[in-house]
Amino acid sequence: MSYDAAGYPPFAVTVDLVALTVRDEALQVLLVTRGEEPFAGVRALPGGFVREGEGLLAAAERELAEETGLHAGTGAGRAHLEQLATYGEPDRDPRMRVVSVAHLALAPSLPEPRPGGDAAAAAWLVVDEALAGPLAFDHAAILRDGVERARAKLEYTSLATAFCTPEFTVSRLRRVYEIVWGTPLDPRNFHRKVTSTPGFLEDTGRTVADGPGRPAALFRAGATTTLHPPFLREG
Amino acid sequence: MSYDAAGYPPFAVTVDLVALTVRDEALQVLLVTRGEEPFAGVRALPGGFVREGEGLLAAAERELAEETGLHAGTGAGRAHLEQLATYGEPDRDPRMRVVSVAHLALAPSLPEPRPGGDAAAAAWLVVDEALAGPLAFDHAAILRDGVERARAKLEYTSLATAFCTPEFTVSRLRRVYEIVWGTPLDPRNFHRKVTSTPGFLEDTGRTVADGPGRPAALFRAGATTTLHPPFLREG
DNA sequence: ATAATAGTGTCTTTTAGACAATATCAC
DNA sequence: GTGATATTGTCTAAAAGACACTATTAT
Repeated sequence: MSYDAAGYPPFAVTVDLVALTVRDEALQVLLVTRGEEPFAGVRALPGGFVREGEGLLAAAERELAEETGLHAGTGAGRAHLEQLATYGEPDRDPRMRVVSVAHLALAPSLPEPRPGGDAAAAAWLVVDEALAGPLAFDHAAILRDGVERARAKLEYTSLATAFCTPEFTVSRLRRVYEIVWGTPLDPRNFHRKVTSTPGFLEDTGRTVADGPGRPAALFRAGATTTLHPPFLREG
Repeated sequence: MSYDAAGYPPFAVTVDLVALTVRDEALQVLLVTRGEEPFAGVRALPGGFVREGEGLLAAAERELAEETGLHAGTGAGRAHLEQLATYGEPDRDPRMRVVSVAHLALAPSLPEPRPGGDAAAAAWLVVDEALAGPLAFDHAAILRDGVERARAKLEYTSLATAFCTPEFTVSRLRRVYEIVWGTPLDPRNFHRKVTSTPGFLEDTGRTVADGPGRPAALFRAGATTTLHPPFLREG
């Protein structure tokens, strides 16, 4: 980095959030409806300016909490949060030069955001429908990148558990994979695979019955974060 | 994105480059020696301000060309270039608020940068030695992230060919894997694996002799970019 | 009993890894 | 020839995928 002493062009820096969840048997994303121009009335990813003295991840964490009440981390009431990518084409915002550091948040199914205050226009949308309609700025590309990142990371990490409540069944975890990937998986092979990967799942010793059928064992996410060997989507 | 009309804090935005190559049987990184404070005389990743009206990838491409003469893309005289991650802790630069969008560049072995002009202080360093000595700002963390990204991507993409000249032998490709991963690989199993992955390698029909031993077949990179199934570093 | 879901076992095909054997060069 | 590297082939162990079968619940 060699600085030109004084003269450097000023930028606005924002964080945008691709917040994904599995709700109602579908992959959904949190979107707000813009109240101002440009793109007034059009859906957009939630986001906002990074403040002075605030780090990028901290800004994303603040936005996440403001929109969903969730905090970063693992466990109850927490979401997985990671940096996704940065978008800075010169014309992406017609008003000024804005660089947006997009973050990816994955959370278990959440209730509809409370209608009131800042989050008035926030809602969960099925991802495919969100991508079919118009999105403000370059948010369609950002959303696509976020979904693709999530799909890819299910293959080689234990990230799918971020879409589950702290305790969950193997079926629930399988549904997450099936919904995010859009592919059916063999329940028996899936069960053998996840339970035989050391450190992936931790047995609570308890079971839950949900409708007819044998009650399922309850698991917690284990310590392992990377899967060796990975799960694969295609042969 | 909801803008606060006028008041947003101004940032400087830079691109930093983690330019990696395989030279002299080692993974090497391009570093410059800083001429000014802070960190005068300390090594740093090459980089600079993003200009007005210039995209992030374009800025990285410009920096890459300035420092190495390489352009982005595939083929002769070209390097693979992708965005790595963005670093924006408030105190990462003592002078002002700087957000750096780091990029990863992978190139075949290159000659020493010409000593003269801006690149006066640029040189290829073995990565392990670079990480052992001090690096300016948070560049040690950026370099570590870049190396880890490169190592990971060799597993599930054909990116290793970016470290090779346009035409190369299977041995050369294997040496790339061995050097980047730091693990020896069985030449026979490696050969079978890469030649049997459809679209990975394209046979030129020609061979080259290098020292004693049977001449090796010359290949080009094929059209496939993602490897299914991936190569794995560990069992 | 019947239907539904959970979980185990078994078999086949594919792939990874170890390593023998052959091919083609420099010397 | 000898030594070096390239390439093919063979064998074994591990993993993936298909699917029969048992277990435990609601109705």
